[in-house]
Amino acid sequence: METAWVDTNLDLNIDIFNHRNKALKRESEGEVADSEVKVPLKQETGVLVEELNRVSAENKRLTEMLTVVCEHYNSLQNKFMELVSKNCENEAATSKKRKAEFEDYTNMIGFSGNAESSCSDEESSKRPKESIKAEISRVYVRTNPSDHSLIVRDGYQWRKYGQKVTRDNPSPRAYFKCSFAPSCPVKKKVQRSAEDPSILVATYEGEHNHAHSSPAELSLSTSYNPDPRSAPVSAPTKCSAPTVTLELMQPGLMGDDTKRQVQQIDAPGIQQIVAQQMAASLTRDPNFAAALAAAISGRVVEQTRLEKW
DNA sequence: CGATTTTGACCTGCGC
DNA sequence: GCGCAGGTCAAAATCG
Repeated sequence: METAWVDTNLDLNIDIFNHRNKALKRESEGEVADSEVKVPLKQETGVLVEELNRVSAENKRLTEMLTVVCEHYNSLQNKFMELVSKNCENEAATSKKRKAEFEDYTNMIGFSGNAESSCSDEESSKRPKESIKAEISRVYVRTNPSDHSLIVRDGYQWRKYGQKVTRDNPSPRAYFKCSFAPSCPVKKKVQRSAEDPSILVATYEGEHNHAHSSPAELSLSTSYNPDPRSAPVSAPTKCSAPTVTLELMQPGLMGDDTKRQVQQIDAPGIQQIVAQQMAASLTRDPNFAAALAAAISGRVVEQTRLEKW
């Protein structure tokens, strides 16, 4: 069913460059044929303008696709939050085992810390130390198993100040301090899960006393980040089928104020603005463009979905 | 050359 | 008091 596929190859600038290169090559080689001399320069320009228009249209269409994806994500998140609140109401009736499973699940997809403290007083009484101390939240991030770095990109700037191998886990634990503001007391511990080495467990202590360092990174981060020093240019070259992980609005990754703001954002207009900003940041991100191009050219995306979008 | 990471040494809290 | 484990410090190394 080859005809079912649309030609979704992202030519982007490639054709333009080819055009230019060919023209330059011809010029440099001095092999300008008589017939080519007759080709008016305007026609060449027209072709380029046409190409540019086509690429712009492509870009616009991708932006629209991303907007729709973001909107879908937001609606899914709202539904999930409804489920979370419903589950909290019924919590007294549920068994402890189910509760633990639920919390594991919420942690796994990024809802932790506040979510559990807000709906369970029992939990806070179980862990008096944590509730008395600075706020502690835990975030689970799935990474490429071949990626051995302990980097969890959450949009803040972190300075590593130590690493230690703990008794209960063969993989080392890295200690980070927030380096965006010198007075910021927030610390972060990152360690691979003992059960599943592909999962990074990031434990955050304290609250940021400054604005977010990079809002774009908060809403989007690539899952491959072997070295923060090479970020954000490091394209996902380690894997033949690169993936982009959207860590969209993970409450565990945000400061408390940010979390509250995100929870309050329900108005469709604001959602639209947020979606537009996300789309804008995505289209600016070379990693995302590369991943998207690879995914589409590899024909991973189903034709039916493309037609919907 | 400044910022960041690495890594061994040191400190601290806790259980025995 | 001792030993252990987790957490932090700081000098050296590394990177851009």
